[in-house]
Amino acid sequence: MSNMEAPSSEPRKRRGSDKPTLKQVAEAAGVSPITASRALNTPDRVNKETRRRVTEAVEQLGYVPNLIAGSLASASSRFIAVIVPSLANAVFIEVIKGLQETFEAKGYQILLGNTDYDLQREHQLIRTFLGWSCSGLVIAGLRHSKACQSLLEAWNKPIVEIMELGKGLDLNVGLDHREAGACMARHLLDRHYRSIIYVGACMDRDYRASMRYEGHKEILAKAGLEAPMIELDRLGSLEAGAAALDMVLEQYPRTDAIHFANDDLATGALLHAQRLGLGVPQDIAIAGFNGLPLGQQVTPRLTTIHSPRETMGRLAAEQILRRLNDEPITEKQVNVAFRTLIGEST
Amino acid sequence: MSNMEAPSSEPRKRRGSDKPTLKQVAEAAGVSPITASRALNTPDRVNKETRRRVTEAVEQLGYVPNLIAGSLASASSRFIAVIVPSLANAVFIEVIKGLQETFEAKGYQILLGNTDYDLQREHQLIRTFLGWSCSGLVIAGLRHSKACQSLLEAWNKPIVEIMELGKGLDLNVGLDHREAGACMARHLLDRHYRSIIYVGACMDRDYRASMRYEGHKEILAKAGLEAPMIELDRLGSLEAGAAALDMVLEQYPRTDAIHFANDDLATGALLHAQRLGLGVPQDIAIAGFNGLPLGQQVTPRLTTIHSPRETMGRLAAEQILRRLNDEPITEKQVNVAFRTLIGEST
DNA sequence: TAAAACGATGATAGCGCTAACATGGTAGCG
DNA sequence: CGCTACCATGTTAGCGCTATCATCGTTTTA
Repeated sequence: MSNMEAPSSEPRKRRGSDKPTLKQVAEAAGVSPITASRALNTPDRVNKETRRRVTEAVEQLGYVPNLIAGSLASASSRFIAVIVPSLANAVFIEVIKGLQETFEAKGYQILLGNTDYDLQREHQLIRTFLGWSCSGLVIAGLRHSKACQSLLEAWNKPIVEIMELGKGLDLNVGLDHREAGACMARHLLDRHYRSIIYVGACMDRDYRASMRYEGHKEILAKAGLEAPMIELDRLGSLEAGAAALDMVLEQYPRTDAIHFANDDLATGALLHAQRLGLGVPQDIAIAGFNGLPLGQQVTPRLTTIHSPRETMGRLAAEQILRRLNDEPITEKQVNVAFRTLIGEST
Repeated sequence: MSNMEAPSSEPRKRRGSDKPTLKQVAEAAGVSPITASRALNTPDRVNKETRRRVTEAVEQLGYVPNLIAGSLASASSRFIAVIVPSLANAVFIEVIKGLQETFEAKGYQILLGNTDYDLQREHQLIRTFLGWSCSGLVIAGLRHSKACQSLLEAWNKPIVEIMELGKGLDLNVGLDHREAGACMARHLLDRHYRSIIYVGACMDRDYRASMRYEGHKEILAKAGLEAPMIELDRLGSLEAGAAALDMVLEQYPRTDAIHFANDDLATGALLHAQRLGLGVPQDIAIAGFNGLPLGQQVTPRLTTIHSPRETMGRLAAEQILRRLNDEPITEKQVNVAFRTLIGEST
């Protein structure tokens, strides 16, 4: 063996991927690592020529910054935790869309968590997300488990609780569900309906629907009317709405109007009524909540209350960004207005 | 000053959050940090009593593991990058749902990216996600920019390209769009429609719709028929479908069937036809693609092709997980079957 | 009974990056 | 010319965790 290698008793190295590191970029550019770092992160603090050499080295080596290392060193990731109770519901999807667009434009990455309406799961998710050193948190709802509550109180980063209004942990963007329910009840009374049923779905989980019911009930009570309620054991869908209509017709045959907890249910009932040959609103009036496009395309158009979901997401994101940029927050609580859409279904 | 402090020339410390670290947990439990780490990550490699002491210390201190530090040290995060072209489309939402559920159950966190059908944006997102040391990637579509392609080829982690079938980078889960389009065209011919229009929306971006059109055209050609096509300049929505129907009636008054690129358009047209007093399918037949619940609730029910979206997400996730667990992959390409739903609209 | 195997724990040395401080050069100013 | 101000860059020292190897007693194997 003429070409014997040295015994190589190097202190065994660690795995370490073979990908190029900042150090290598720096060497290739003939600068120190920290200068290379600055050239990439705060370009205007670096001489133009140096910057050029660094970016060139980056290109040439195909360097991709290790964001994990960067986050560890700077003790801050550009993650925003977003926690919603469901992905099956178009409402949350649109909120997420508003969040995503606003945050993405500012270079933040959303970490999406889905609790499936389970507070234990919510706690678990929050623990994990805190572990990722998120810069902020957007969470649906004001009700959390005790452990969760104290975890978040001790966390000194911006938090926005969305969807509903009330006293929360930090910031709050939402709408007044009680008032929305009341609003629709008033409309139904104005139209001279008197036997009005409220139909909800899993209202222990979707407790905002029960807040709307409270508003509804209050208005009917003022008019001296009962406010019977039917609760389905599955979440909103067209099918469930159709089934609900059957239940109402059977249990309360004299009903002249149904106030549904959401548009999916209401639209399902509306289409089902047509299949049954019932006139809407002559035989039965139908109202919903959310203002989904679907309900506005059926004939008759659904009377409903439009909640500005994407806007809510955008506003929530803007609140967080304001905090992160140390800009003043004028209102810790933002009441997004809803809009009553009067269709021909009532 | 009786109580003067020492001059304290400590080597100035770094910011460092005040949150408890593993080291502190270890001290509280009377073990070394590495043992504490093991107690949390690989509990069965630690004595039961030791484990108890560690978990107790964790509880007591309110310790939340710093996942960023862990990922850096172990050179692997439990992130999965998911890249889709749009969040406005229910199809991708359902795919994401399937992915999310499967990955979440195994302790992986999804990083969601939205390209808005922009290949530049896609490349950018991928660079960022690689920087987060993702364990895998799920991406919609087989068409990527050149730079993107080579970036991914050099990346030695599992990749699944979804939605369509074809030769890809690594794994592939999707359906045969050409065949789906052909399938629907055959159905329309079987029903003796002969003046059939295809209506698409932004088919340069939603190029899978144009693959379906290819299949459609081929079948009509075999029957000796023209296959005129109308392309809308906005993506699918109920409103766009209604508008499309008007365009078809104006430009091709003798049309007896419309094959829409998706259910949103088709349902919009169907509802609009009813508003116009047109009989479906007597005056005009309408077919869609996707099999969204919406189309199955209208009367007449929409004839369409059901794509198993959530399943696709689940299968894609399972492929990735199999790779990550070093389990054998039997098929690198998975053809998810579509199902033809014959409604009364054709 | 010696050797090998194993189970539980620890010491050491980074992972790749950036905060904090330090340095040296150039400009501005009276 | 001495002073401060500032710009561009470098040196040092970690961020909080885990891979790797080492240690030491106990158990199994031949």
